[in-house]
Amino acid sequence: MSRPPLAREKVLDAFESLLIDDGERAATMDATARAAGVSKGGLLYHFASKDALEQCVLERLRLLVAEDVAAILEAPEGPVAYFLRSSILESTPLDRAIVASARLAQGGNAAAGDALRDIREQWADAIRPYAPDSAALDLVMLVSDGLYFNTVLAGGSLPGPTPQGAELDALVALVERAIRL
Amino acid sequence: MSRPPLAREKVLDAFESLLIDDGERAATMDATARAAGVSKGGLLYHFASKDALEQCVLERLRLLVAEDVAAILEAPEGPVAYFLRSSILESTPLDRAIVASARLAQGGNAAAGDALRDIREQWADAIRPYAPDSAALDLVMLVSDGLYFNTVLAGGSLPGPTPQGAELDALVALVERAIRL
DNA sequence: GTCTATATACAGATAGAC
DNA sequence: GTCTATCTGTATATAGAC
Repeated sequence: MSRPPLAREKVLDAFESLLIDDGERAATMDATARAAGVSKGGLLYHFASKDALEQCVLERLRLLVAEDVAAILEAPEGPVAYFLRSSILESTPLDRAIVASARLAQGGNAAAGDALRDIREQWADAIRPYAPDSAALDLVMLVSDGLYFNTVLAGGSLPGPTPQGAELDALVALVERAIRL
Repeated sequence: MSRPPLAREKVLDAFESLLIDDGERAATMDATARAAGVSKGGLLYHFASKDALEQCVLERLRLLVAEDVAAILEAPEGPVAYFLRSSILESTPLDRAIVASARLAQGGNAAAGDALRDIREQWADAIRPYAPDSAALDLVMLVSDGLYFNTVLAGGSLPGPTPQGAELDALVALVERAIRL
C-alpha cells in the first residue's frame, strides 16, 4: 500500500468526483471507468466490486481525519476557531472525502454512515476539553454540523448560504463568546 | 384535490416511509407498490411516473411548511426557542416530509434541493426580526441545520447524538443568551 | 494489467385484460 | 381503478482474449 498503482488512484479520484458533483446515483461503475479513462474491465481489475470501491473511499476518509484531528489540537488560533472555520467545506482532500462519504451514506451504505458518526465523535473528543460544559460542546458541534449540512445538501458545487469572510469572523467570535458565558 | 383517493395517499405514505427508513435507492416503484399493498400497475394509475411521485412528496412538504412558519411566528415561548426545539426531528408529518425530501435531493432530484433551500429561507425570514444581527441569525439557523443534519444522516430512525431533555433546554438557553450579547 | 463481450438482475414504464 | 404480462434500458459482475 506504500505506492499504490496510478490507475487505481485515478479511478478512486474519478469515483469521488462523480459522487460529489453528480450524486450517488450517477456514480456508477460505468461512469467511473469512463471518467477515469479506463474500461469497465480495467476498473474491475483494481476494485473487485462496487462495494470494494466504496470501502476505499471510506478508508481514505479515515486516514485524512486522523491528520485533521491532529491539526485541530495544534491550531495556533485555538481548536474551536480552527474547527469551525474548517467546517466550511472547500475542496481539500478531506472535504472531498467527507462529501463523497456523505453521498454514500445517503445512498444506503451503512458503513459510510457509521464512519461519519465515528469521525464526528473524534472531533467532539478533540473539542470537549475546550468547552466548559456539554451545552457549549453541543453548540460548537451543531454549528459545525450546520456548516457541513449546507454544503452536503447543496447538491454539488453550489455555494449554498454559507457565511464567509467578515460574516464568518463574526460567527466564530459569537460562538467563542457564547461558550465562555 | 379536496379529498384525494385513499389508495393514492397510501402510496404516498409508503413511498415516504421507504425513503426515510431504507434510503432513496430502496424506494423503487416496485417496493413502494408492495409496501402500499397495490400492484405496480395500480400505483402507476395514480402516479404516471416516478417523477410525479417525487413531486407529490415536495408538494406535501410545501403545504406543511406553510403551516409551520405560521406556528413559529405565533409561538408563546418565542420564535427562536420554538424553532430550535422543532428542529429536533420527531415523526410529525412535516419532519417526515423533510427527511424524505432530503433523501430525494441527495438522490439527484434538483427540485428537492431547491425546495429545501427555499424553506430554509422561509424559516430565516421568520427568525430574522428576532435576531439583532446577521451573525446571530446565522447562529440560530446553523444550530437548527445541525440538529437536522444529525437526523438526516442518521440513516433512518436511529437516534443520533441529538441533545434532548435538560441538555436541549441548556442549549436553547445558551443560544438565546448568545444572540442577545 | 487492460481490454471486449456477455450474463444476470432489476429499474421504470407500457399495453391491455378484468 | 386495479390487475398481470411484457418491453426497454441500464447496473453490477463474469469470462476469457490480448
